[in-house]
Amino acid sequence: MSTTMLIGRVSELTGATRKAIRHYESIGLITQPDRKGSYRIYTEHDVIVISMICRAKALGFSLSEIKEIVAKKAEEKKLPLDLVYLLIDKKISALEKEAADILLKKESLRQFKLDLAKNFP
Amino acid sequence: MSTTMLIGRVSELTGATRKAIRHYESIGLITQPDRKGSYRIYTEHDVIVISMICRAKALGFSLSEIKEIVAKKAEEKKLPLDLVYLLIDKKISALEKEAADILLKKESLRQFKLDLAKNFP
DNA sequence: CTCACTATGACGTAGCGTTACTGTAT
DNA sequence: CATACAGTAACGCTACGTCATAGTGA
Repeated sequence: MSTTMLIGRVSELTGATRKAIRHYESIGLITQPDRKGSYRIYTEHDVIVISMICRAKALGFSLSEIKEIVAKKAEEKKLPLDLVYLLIDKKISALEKEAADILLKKESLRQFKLDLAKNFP
Repeated sequence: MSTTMLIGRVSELTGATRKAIRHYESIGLITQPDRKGSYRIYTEHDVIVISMICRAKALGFSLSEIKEIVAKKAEEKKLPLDLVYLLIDKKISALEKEAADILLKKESLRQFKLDLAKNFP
Protein backbone atom coordinates (compact mmCIF):
# COMPACT_ATOMS: atom_id res chain seq x y z
CA MET A 1 0.00 0.00 0.00
CA SER A 2 1.42 3.36 -0.95
CA THR A 3 1.45 6.52 1.05
CA THR A 4 -1.05 9.13 0.05
CA MET A 5 -1.20 12.79 0.91
CA LEU A 6 -2.98 16.07 0.33
CA ILE A 7 -1.80 18.89 -1.86
CA GLY A 8 -0.08 20.82 0.92
CA ARG A 9 2.26 17.93 1.62
CA VAL A 10 3.04 17.53 -2.07
CA SER A 11 3.88 21.20 -2.18
CA GLU A 12 6.30 20.80 0.71
CA LEU A 13 7.97 17.78 -0.83
CA THR A 14 8.33 19.16 -4.36
CA GLY A 15 8.72 22.87 -3.88
CA ALA A 16 5.87 23.55 -6.28
CA THR A 17 3.15 25.77 -4.82
CA ARG A 18 -0.36 24.38 -4.43
CA LYS A 19 -1.46 26.82 -7.08
CA ALA A 20 1.22 25.56 -9.45
CA ILE A 21 0.23 21.94 -8.86
CA ARG A 22 -3.42 22.68 -9.63
CA HIS A 23 -2.24 24.61 -12.65
CA TYR A 24 -0.32 21.62 -13.98
CA GLU A 25 -3.45 19.59 -13.55
CA SER A 26 -5.61 22.16 -15.29
CA ILE A 27 -3.43 22.15 -18.39
CA GLY A 28 -3.26 18.36 -18.46
CA LEU A 29 0.41 18.14 -17.56
CA ILE A 30 -0.36 15.80 -14.69
CA THR A 31 -3.34 13.46 -14.44
CA GLN A 32 -6.32 14.27 -12.27
CA PRO A 33 -5.74 12.66 -8.90
CA ASP A 34 -8.41 10.79 -6.99
CA ARG A 35 -10.45 12.73 -4.52
CA LYS A 36 -11.41 12.09 -0.95
CA GLY A 37 -14.51 14.21 -0.79
CA SER A 38 -13.41 17.39 -2.55
CA TYR A 39 -9.75 17.02 -1.58
CA ARG A 40 -7.17 15.84 -4.09
CA ILE A 41 -5.26 12.74 -2.98
CA TYR A 42 -1.72 12.30 -4.24
CA THR A 43 0.67 9.34 -4.25
CA GLU A 44 4.44 9.17 -4.03
CA HIS A 45 4.50 8.70 -7.77
CA ASP A 46 2.83 12.06 -8.21
CA VAL A 47 5.56 13.56 -6.07
CA ILE A 48 8.20 12.12 -8.39
CA VAL A 49 6.46 13.42 -11.49
CA ILE A 50 5.96 16.90 -10.08
CA SER A 51 9.56 17.00 -8.87
CA MET A 52 10.76 16.21 -12.36
CA ILE A 53 8.55 18.93 -13.77
CA CYS A 54 10.17 21.35 -11.37
CA ARG A 55 13.61 20.21 -12.36
CA ALA A 56 12.83 20.55 -16.06
CA LYS A 57 11.43 24.01 -15.47
CA ALA A 58 14.57 25.03 -13.60
CA LEU A 59 16.55 23.92 -16.63
CA GLY A 60 14.54 26.30 -18.76
CA PHE A 61 11.90 24.06 -20.32
CA SER A 62 8.45 25.50 -20.82
CA LEU A 63 5.38 23.66 -19.57
CA SER A 64 4.34 22.95 -23.14
CA GLU A 65 7.72 21.40 -23.89
CA ILE A 66 7.45 19.29 -20.77
CA LYS A 67 3.93 18.34 -21.75
CA GLU A 68 5.18 17.26 -25.15
CA ILE A 69 7.69 14.93 -23.56
CA VAL A 70 5.17 13.55 -21.08
CA ALA A 71 2.65 12.91 -23.85
CA LYS A 72 5.15 11.06 -26.00
CA LYS A 73 6.36 9.09 -23.03
CA ALA A 74 2.81 7.91 -22.35
CA GLU A 75 2.39 7.05 -26.01
CA GLU A 76 5.62 5.09 -26.44
CA LYS A 77 5.59 3.84 -22.86
CA LYS A 78 9.17 4.94 -22.43
CA LEU A 79 11.09 8.18 -22.30
CA PRO A 80 11.42 9.57 -25.86
CA LEU A 81 15.17 9.98 -25.67
CA ASP A 82 15.58 11.39 -29.17
CA LEU A 83 13.07 14.14 -28.47
CA VAL A 84 14.64 14.88 -25.11
CA TYR A 85 18.11 15.14 -26.62
CA LEU A 86 16.76 17.39 -29.33
CA LEU A 87 15.11 19.69 -26.83
CA ILE A 88 18.21 19.79 -24.66
CA ASP A 89 20.42 20.72 -27.60
CA LYS A 90 17.98 23.38 -28.73
CA LYS A 91 17.89 24.73 -25.21
CA ILE A 92 21.67 24.86 -25.02
CA SER A 93 21.84 26.72 -28.32
CA ALA A 94 19.19 29.14 -27.17
CA LEU A 95 21.12 29.75 -23.97
CA GLU A 96 24.27 30.47 -25.91
CA LYS A 97 22.43 33.01 -27.98
CA GLU A 98 20.98 34.54 -24.85
CA ALA A 99 24.43 34.80 -23.33
CA ALA A 100 25.73 36.55 -26.44
CA ASP A 101 22.78 38.96 -26.40
CA ILE A 102 23.47 39.73 -22.78
CA LEU A 103 27.05 40.65 -23.54
CA LEU A 104 25.87 42.96 -26.30
CA LYS A 105 23.32 44.59 -24.05
CA LYS A 106 25.88 45.10 -21.31
CA GLU A 107 28.20 46.82 -23.74
CA SER A 108 25.37 48.96 -25.08
CA LEU A 109 24.42 49.98 -21.58
CA ARG A 110 27.99 50.93 -20.68
CA GLN A 111 28.26 52.94 -23.87
CA PHE A 112 24.92 54.58 -23.24
CA LYS A 113 26.13 55.65 -19.83
CA LEU A 114 29.30 57.13 -21.29
CA ASP A 115 27.24 58.97 -23.88
CA LEU A 116 25.05 60.43 -21.19
CA ALA A 117 28.01 61.50 -19.11
CA LYS A 118 29.50 63.22 -22.13
CA ASN A 119 26.28 64.93 -23.22
CA PHE A 120 25.00 65.87 -19.76
CA PRO A 121 28.13 66.81 -17.81
CA MET B 1 5.61 74.68 -39.01
CA SER B 2 6.45 71.12 -38.22
CA THR B 3 5.80 68.02 -40.24
CA THR B 4 2.91 65.91 -39.13
CA MET B 5 2.02 62.35 -40.00
CA LEU B 6 -0.31 59.45 -39.32
CA ILE B 7 0.48 56.44 -37.21
CA GLY B 8 1.64 54.27 -40.11
CA ARG B 9 4.41 56.69 -40.96
CA VAL B 10 5.49 56.88 -37.32
CA SER B 11 5.63 53.12 -37.29
CA GLU B 12 7.90 53.10 -40.33
CA LEU B 13 10.22 55.74 -38.88
CA THR B 14 10.52 54.26 -35.41
CA GLY B 15 10.19 50.54 -35.95
CA ALA B 16 7.42 50.36 -33.34
CA THR B 17 4.24 48.74 -34.61
CA ARG B 18 1.04 50.75 -34.78
CA LYS B 19 -0.33 48.52 -32.06
CA ALA B 20 2.68 49.20 -29.87
CA ILE B 21 2.35 52.95 -30.37
CA ARG B 22 -1.31 52.89 -29.38
CA HIS B 23 -0.33 50.73 -26.44
CA TYR B 24 2.22 53.28 -25.23
CA GLU B 25 -0.51 55.87 -25.44
CA SER B 26 -3.00 53.72 -23.56
CA ILE B 27 -0.66 53.27 -20.60
CA GLY B 28 0.25 56.95 -20.53
CA LEU B 29 3.83 56.48 -21.68
CA ILE B 30 3.31 59.00 -24.47
CA THR B 31 0.83 61.85 -24.51
CA GLN B 32 -2.38 61.64 -26.47
CA PRO B 33 -1.75 63.16 -29.88
CA ASP B 34 -4.13 65.53 -31.61
CA ARG B 35 -6.68 64.04 -33.95
CA LYS B 36 -7.72 64.90 -37.43
CA GLY B 37 -11.18 63.41 -37.39
CA SER B 38 -10.58 60.06 -35.75
CA TYR B 39 -6.99 59.75 -36.97
CA ARG B 40 -4.07 60.40 -34.63
CA ILE B 41 -1.68 63.08 -35.82
CA TYR B 42 1.96 62.85 -34.80
CA THR B 43 4.83 65.30 -34.92
CA GLU B 44 8.56 64.79 -35.40
CA HIS B 45 8.95 65.15 -31.67
CA ASP B 46 6.71 62.15 -31.15
CA VAL B 47 8.98 60.22 -33.48
CA ILE B 48 11.99 61.09 -31.35
CA VAL B 49 10.24 60.10 -28.13
CA ILE B 50 9.01 56.80 -29.52
CA SER B 51 12.43 56.03 -30.97
CA MET B 52 13.99 56.52 -27.58
CA ILE B 53 11.41 54.25 -26.03
CA CYS B 54 12.39 51.59 -28.56
CA ARG B 55 16.05 52.05 -27.79
CA ALA B 56 15.49 51.81 -24.06
CA LYS B 57 13.43 48.68 -24.56
CA ALA B 58 16.19 47.14 -26.65
CA LEU B 59 18.53 47.79 -23.74
CA GLY B 60 16.28 45.78 -21.51
CA PHE B 61 14.21 48.44 -19.76
CA SER B 62 10.59 47.66 -19.05
CA LEU B 63 7.84 50.07 -20.02
CA SER B 64 7.22 50.90 -16.38
CA GLU B 65 10.86 51.76 -15.87
CA ILE B 66 10.77 53.96 -18.95
CA LYS B 67 7.58 55.53 -17.72
CA GLU B 68 9.25 56.26 -14.40
CA ILE B 69 12.01 58.13 -16.18
CA VAL B 70 9.63 60.00 -18.44
CA ALA B 71 7.48 61.03 -15.49
CA LYS B 72 10.43 62.35 -13.51
CA LYS B 73 11.76 64.12 -16.55
CA ALA B 74 8.44 65.92 -16.96
CA GLU B 75 8.47 66.80 -13.29
CA GLU B 76 12.04 68.10 -13.11
CA LYS B 77 11.97 69.40 -16.67
CA LYS B 78 15.26 67.67 -17.37
CA LEU B 79 16.52 64.14 -17.67
CA PRO B 80 16.85 62.66 -14.15
CA LEU B 81 20.44 61.54 -14.62
CA ASP B 82 20.82 60.03 -11.17
CA LEU B 83 17.79 57.82 -11.69
CA VAL B 84 18.95 56.84 -15.14
CA TYR B 85 22.41 55.91 -13.89
CA LEU B 86 20.87 53.92 -11.08
CA LEU B 87 18.64 52.00 -13.46
CA ILE B 88 21.50 51.34 -15.85
CA ASP B 89 23.69 49.99 -13.06
CA LYS B 90 20.89 47.82 -11.78
CA LYS B 91 20.30 46.56 -15.28
CA ILE B 92 23.96 45.70 -15.74
CA SER B 93 24.01 43.83 -12.44
CA ALA B 94 20.89 41.94 -13.40
CA LEU B 95 22.44 41.02 -16.73
CA GLU B 96 25.54 39.73 -15.01
CA LYS B 97 23.42 37.55 -12.78
CA GLU B 98 21.49 36.33 -15.81
CA ALA B 99 24.71 35.44 -17.56
CA ALA B 100 25.89 33.48 -14.54
CA ASP B 101 22.56 31.66 -14.35
CA ILE B 102 22.83 30.78 -18.01
CA LEU B 103 26.22 29.21 -17.49
CA LEU B 104 24.83 27.15 -14.64
CA LYS B 105 21.86 26.04 -16.70
CA LYS B 106 24.07 25.06 -19.59
CA GLU B 107 26.20 22.92 -17.32
CA SER B 108 23.13 21.35 -15.76
CA LEU B 109 21.73 20.55 -19.18
CA ARG B 110 24.98 18.93 -20.30
CA GLN B 111 25.10 16.92 -17.11
CA PHE B 112 21.47 15.94 -17.48
CA LYS B 113 22.20 14.66 -20.96
CA LEU B 114 25.11 12.60 -19.72
CA ASP B 115 22.95 11.17 -16.95
CA LEU B 116 20.31 10.18 -19.46
CA ALA B 117 22.85 8.53 -21.74
CA LYS B 118 24.19 6.60 -18.79
CA ASN B 119 20.79 5.53 -17.44
CA PHE B 120 19.13 4.82 -20.81
CA PRO B 121 21.85 3.23 -22.92
C1' DC C 1 -16.88 51.20 -56.35
C1' DT C 2 -12.19 49.93 -54.67
C1' DC C 3 -7.81 50.43 -52.20
C1' DA C 4 -5.14 51.66 -48.44
C1' DC C 5 -5.03 53.22 -44.08
C1' DT C 6 -7.16 54.10 -39.65
C1' DA C 7 -10.08 53.08 -35.32
C1' DT C 8 -12.00 50.46 -31.41
C1' DG C 9 -12.50 46.37 -28.79
C1' DA C 10 -11.99 41.77 -27.25
C1' DC C 11 -9.42 37.66 -26.71
C1' DG C 12 -4.74 35.18 -26.44
C1' DT C 13 -0.05 34.51 -24.69
C1' DA C 14 3.12 32.01 -19.78
C1' DG C 15 2.87 30.69 -15.44
C1' DC C 16 1.31 31.17 -11.92
C1' DG C 17 0.28 35.13 -7.68
C1' DT C 18 -3.23 37.13 -5.33
C1' DT C 19 -7.47 38.11 -3.53
C1' DA C 20 -12.13 36.63 -2.26
C1' DC C 21 -15.32 33.59 -0.55
C1' DT C 22 -16.69 28.99 0.84
C1' DG C 23 -16.19 24.13 2.54
C1' DT C 24 -13.97 20.60 5.47
C1' DA C 25 -11.87 18.10 9.60
C1' DT C 26 -5.80 12.78 8.20
C1' DC D 1 -16.09 28.41 18.47
C1' DA D 2 -11.49 28.76 16.27
C1' DT D 3 -7.65 27.04 13.37
C1' DA D 4 -5.55 25.14 9.48
C1' DC D 5 -5.93 23.49 5.24
C1' DA D 6 -8.69 22.44 0.96
C1' DG D 7 -11.76 24.04 -3.04
C1' DT D 8 -13.29 27.09 -7.08
C1' DA D 9 -13.50 31.34 -9.70
C1' DA D 10 -11.69 35.47 -11.46
C1' DC D 11 -8.67 39.21 -12.11
C1' DG D 12 -3.59 40.76 -12.44
C1' DC D 13 0.87 40.87 -14.67
C1' DT D 14 4.23 42.00 -19.55
C1' DA D 15 3.86 43.90 -24.02
C1' DC D 16 1.87 43.73 -27.33
C1' DG D 17 -0.17 40.09 -31.57
C1' DT D 18 -4.10 38.85 -33.78
C1' DC D 19 -8.55 38.88 -35.38
C1' DA D 20 -13.10 40.99 -36.19
C1' DT D 21 -15.61 44.76 -37.59
C1' DA D 22 -16.25 49.37 -39.25
C1' DG D 23 -15.13 54.05 -40.61
C1' DT D 24 -12.32 57.35 -43.70
C1' DG D 25 -10.49 59.68 -47.85
C1' DA D 26 -3.49 63.18 -47.10
